[in-house]
Amino acid sequence: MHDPDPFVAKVPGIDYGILDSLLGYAVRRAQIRLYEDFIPSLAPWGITPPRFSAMVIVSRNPGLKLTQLARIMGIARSGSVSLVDAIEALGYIQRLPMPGDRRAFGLALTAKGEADLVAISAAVQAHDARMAQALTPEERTVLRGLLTRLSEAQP
Amino acid sequence: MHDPDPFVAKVPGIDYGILDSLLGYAVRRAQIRLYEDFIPSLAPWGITPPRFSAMVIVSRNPGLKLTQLARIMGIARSGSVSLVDAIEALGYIQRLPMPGDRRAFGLALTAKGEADLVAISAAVQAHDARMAQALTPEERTVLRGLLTRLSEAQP
DNA sequence: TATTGTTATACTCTATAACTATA
DNA sequence: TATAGTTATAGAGTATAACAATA
Repeated sequence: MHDPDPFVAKVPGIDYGILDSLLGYAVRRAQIRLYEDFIPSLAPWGITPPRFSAMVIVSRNPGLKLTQLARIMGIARSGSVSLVDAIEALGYIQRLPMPGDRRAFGLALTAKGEADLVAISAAVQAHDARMAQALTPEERTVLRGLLTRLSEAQP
Repeated sequence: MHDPDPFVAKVPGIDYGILDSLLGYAVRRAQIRLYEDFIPSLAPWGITPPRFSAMVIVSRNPGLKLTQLARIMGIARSGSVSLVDAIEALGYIQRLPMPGDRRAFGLALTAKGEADLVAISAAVQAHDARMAQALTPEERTVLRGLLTRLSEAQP
């Protein structure tokens, strides 16, 4: 037998109780659905969501240290090491010596990384547009704005 | 040294490029922020987001089979086995024999599971309300609605 | 044959803690 | 002392594939 049918956010006949009233569960549902479409779309390059984020951020901000990348992405320093290792194994990123600080490296995409990022970004954009089809352009803007404010919430 | 400063969704001076225009990255940012507050809030019970979802769903729909739980949660059958194992180890869930089908089990919370779920749900609700403070009640409703439609997107 | 639960296996992502080399 | 990167280790969470028992 083979398992993974497409995700059904609300299975008919199932009582989701409190889950239906939580913002967090709504975010989780959307995340599951997005992930399900993202992975096969980017499989040709071996790119996952965190790898894509890291590539874009390094591409637009060359010279970042691993510590800075970790902070920007909200992960631990050790996480940025394995993340960069994985992208390096794909031939997309490199650690360059930092003049003036022999402890640190400046991150940069390789030529291949910059080149493939064009196609990868197009695939991500196509994926995002496919998912966003469910909403009008105005709704997409509203949704992004509300999510951004939620992600800046101070408890 | 110790790593995990609070997540900053948009670090000043950093160019996020295409990420700022993607719905998927907005969802990801919100998810990181929510997770960061969820985990310590529920640590006293050893409850994580998927464990909470499973407990609520089983509580409201007793007698579900593991296969059904997997489908509802959008995970593989083998995932529902380890998920139920983990919740069982906390003393919160049980597999009951199903009359009429000796292959299957009907899932149900234990008495302790139902009792603790009350406090757990209160903690989750407090967490969710804390995060939702960033939005007006109307905005929360709009956000939940848009996310739900996104999670039902048909590519 | 098909389904149910399970196990085996593997990979990603994440964390904490300790180490090293530099600053 | 503090910082940058790294390693060791661990635990979730997820997946695929194969298996035994049962339908």
